Amino acid sequence: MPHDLPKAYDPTAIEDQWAEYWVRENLFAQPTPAPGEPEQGEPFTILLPPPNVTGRLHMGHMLNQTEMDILTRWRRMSGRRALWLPGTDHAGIATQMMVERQLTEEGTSRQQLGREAFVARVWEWKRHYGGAILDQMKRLGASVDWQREYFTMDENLSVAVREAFVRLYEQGLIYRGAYIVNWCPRCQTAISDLEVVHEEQKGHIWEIRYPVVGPDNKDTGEFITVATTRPETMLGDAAVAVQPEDERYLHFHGKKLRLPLVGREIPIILDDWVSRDFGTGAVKVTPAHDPNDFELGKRHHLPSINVMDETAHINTEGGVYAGLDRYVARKRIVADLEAQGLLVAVKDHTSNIGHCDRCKTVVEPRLSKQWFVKIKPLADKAIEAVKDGHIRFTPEMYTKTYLNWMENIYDWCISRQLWWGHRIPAWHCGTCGKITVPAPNMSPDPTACSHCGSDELTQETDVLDTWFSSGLLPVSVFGWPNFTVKKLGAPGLDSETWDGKVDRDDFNAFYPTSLLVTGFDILFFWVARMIMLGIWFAQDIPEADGSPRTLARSVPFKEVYIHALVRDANREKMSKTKGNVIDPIEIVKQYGTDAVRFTLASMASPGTDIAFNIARTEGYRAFANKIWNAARFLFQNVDRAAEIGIAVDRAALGHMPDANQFDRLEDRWIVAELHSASGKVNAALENYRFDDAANVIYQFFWGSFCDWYLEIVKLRLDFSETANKPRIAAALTMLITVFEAALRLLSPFMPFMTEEIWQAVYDGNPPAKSIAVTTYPQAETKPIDTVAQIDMNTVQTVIVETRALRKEIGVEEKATTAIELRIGAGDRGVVEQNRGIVERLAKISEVRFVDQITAGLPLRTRFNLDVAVVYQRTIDIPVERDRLTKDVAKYEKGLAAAERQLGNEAFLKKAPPHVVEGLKKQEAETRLLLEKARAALNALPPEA
RNA sequence: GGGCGGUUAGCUCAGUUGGUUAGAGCGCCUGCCUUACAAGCAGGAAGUCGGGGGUUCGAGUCCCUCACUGCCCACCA
Repeated sequence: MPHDLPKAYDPTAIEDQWAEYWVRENLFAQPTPAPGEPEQGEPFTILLPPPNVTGRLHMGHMLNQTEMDILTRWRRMSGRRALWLPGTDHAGIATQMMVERQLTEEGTSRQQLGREAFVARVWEWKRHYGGAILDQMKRLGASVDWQREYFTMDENLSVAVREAFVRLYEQGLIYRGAYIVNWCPRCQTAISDLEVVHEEQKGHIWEIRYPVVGPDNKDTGEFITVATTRPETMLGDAAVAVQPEDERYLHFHGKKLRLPLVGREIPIILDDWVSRDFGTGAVKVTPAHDPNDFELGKRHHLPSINVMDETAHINTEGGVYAGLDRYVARKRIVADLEAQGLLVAVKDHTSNIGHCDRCKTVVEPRLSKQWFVKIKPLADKAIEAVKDGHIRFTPEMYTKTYLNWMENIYDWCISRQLWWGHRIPAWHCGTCGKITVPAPNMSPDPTACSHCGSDELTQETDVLDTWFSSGLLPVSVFGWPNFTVKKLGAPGLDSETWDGKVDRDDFNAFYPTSLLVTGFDILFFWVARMIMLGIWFAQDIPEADGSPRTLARSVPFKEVYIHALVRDANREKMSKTKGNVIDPIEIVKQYGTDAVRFTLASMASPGTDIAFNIARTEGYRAFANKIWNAARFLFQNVDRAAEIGIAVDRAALGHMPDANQFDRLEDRWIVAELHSASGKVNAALENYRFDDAANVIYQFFWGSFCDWYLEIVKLRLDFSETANKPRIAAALTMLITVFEAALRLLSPFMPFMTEEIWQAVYDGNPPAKSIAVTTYPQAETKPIDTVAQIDMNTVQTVIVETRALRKEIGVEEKATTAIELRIGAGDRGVVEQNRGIVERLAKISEVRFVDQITAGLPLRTRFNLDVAVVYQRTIDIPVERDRLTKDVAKYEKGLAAAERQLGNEAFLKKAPPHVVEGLKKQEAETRLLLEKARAALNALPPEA
């Protein structure tokens, strides 16, 4: 059967079909192991960081997925029970915004629809468009278990969210109260500290006079000048604070001020928090609109006067300013103050302004009732787990970042005033006003107030922060808390199929997960929350044998690999506004998934940002093409052999070839190279060195296999009349064996092309459904055949030096030439045995072994050999003189350095013996090379 | 205001616990359609490792310092 591979590698012709095949065949499904089932290897579990349902695939995703896919494919092929679990996040704000925008276009709004209809509408949106990013993932060949795909609002995951909430509530770790929170006036919801991005902005600081009121309620004519960056909040001022010892204000202690524009009388309070050096040393206190002022207000029992509504417009508390947007109000207030002569100064001032991470609106600190997690107890466990080494970060420096954040953590505001999300499972009593939360262990909704027994209960309208549910994923995807439900393949609860037994098989098999691969941008949002919540809830789940779970076994993952940012070729952050976003799908269409994956892998050095350079991708497409053509070469020869009745033995395929089976130098050598490469690749992947692994494979395939081995094998592929059939058969068998193993080595990096070629290698009868489920070439435990490597190196040296020499002296490309070779007795035997290789690859007609190179012949010199081309040279003497002069200088410098070192007593005494020995050897070599180079320089004919 | 990175060839980046003459890809120069591949083959040029100081027998690698640059965290009005 002919193997008809097109001449040029065309990724588009093969990739779709394999991507689809892998999904259709459920190739990467990892079923729940039944209890008692013999172990199929140690599990390797990895969770996909769930993209937002609204998401579109960007380069960051592709890097993340490529890394996870390489590791998962590698582990799977290495015998691990690999499970890569995909899903999407409901992404509260992002998704709600998306649908709201649609409604606006339709001339309606979520308010007009009402909550229920709106949520239904979002579900509908999700059903239509929600899977886009996972479809893109499928196309990229991610080897995930699609049967386990989840959505964070699936019923079983919602049960987990509710259970987590009620348990934390019962443990006293969730509370509700009125606090200053970050409020986004556009999204009209509270957001957490993490969702606020600070940005330095130029603004002003206004100095305003507040009149002092005398005992008769009349102005005394004195003033205190306060400084503020936000004059509009003065409408809600409850006091002015000064430092108690500040002599400037001593005589005002105990007096009152009249709040300008409002007329309210407010006290002067004393507090050490006030800094005398900043502004005027007098601070206006607005408890409802500033976190510091809020604390101050609590200490001094001041009223909190909220002057803004949820859209940051002034409310009725603001009197004549009511209804104005906060910035309009600011202008108006400043103007009015000026008119009344109360504005002392306007100074330039730069400050950090908080913006909503999602919509970039300036955040308004706002007093409102919210739900919080008392996070310290969870954080303590999370700190301990990392300090004790149960979770390891790569790169290591993130350990510090993580601990620093954890140790300074603030309570987590988990309530959001949205409609799309997990509604908080708490009920307010219409009679006594208290809160009722269901009991743990999946109790039903309460029907009566737990405090007064009233049945006037209404559920809290707030929903939970998206990260609350994604933070639970490591436990919830494996069935927690409702282990009685088999959920595999069924997106909702299905209690009818429950046999009544606790079923924790998934959890037992796959928790803790092995690894998390993600970007640093969600280190706190997600990674830290998973660690806290994962430990907190997993620690109560006994081990399969009933023994209690240790902290080491409670963590949600044992390793965290943090990858860098993908930037554009100029190291600029990709952003829509800059217009430098590279769409991975576009690049994939152009160069193929394999080439893009390989590019990302080869640049993914831990801790370094990736400047995505299309030139690299072009290079790796060329690499793919190279392998493609090596396959074509192989198949063409297999077919030619078949025509004259030579069958290639495929029996040995699927294993690493054993070097001892071969006696030809090139065979022993390529096997040694393959073993060496596979050892390096395995070691590199073990340490997340995707770049090293990719480079080793590239070098092996191109530098060793194609450049040398294929060229040498051609010697034996002689299909002329005198064809030596057994020799051809042996050569092809060897070739195909090495090639097949190398394909497996490459497979995790370039899954598509290797699949296509691997299937072809087996001529329609592959031993497995896919190369992805074959065995990965493992590091050889036997020592690598270094003798073959050294001998081959000698042969290569002769060839390379001859080629260089021929080029230098201007031998025409096609001409063959004789060489003279001066070489030691041992190496001479190697060259003699492989004379055919040398002759063919260096276009040599005859190798003359000599003791002394004939004077006048152009020669090249190495430590262990001299080679000269027998040819009437047309040498460019100045160029040659230049080259040799440079050589002499280089050797002189090297020799001097070596001699200096070796003459140093301290060096000889202190340096390890192998270093001293190495240097001595180098000194001897350099000395010889220097002598030879000098001689050659002297032998050069004088310039014409 | 704290903290963490980066600076190596024209470009993009590697360089393990200090150890022999610092590497790769792309680009560049020269010559080649050689029984797979011009997305190829062969040969070649190119770096005072950001500056300065120190430790050491020995520094791209460790320490100090300066410069430039990027990022994270932080409630001073």
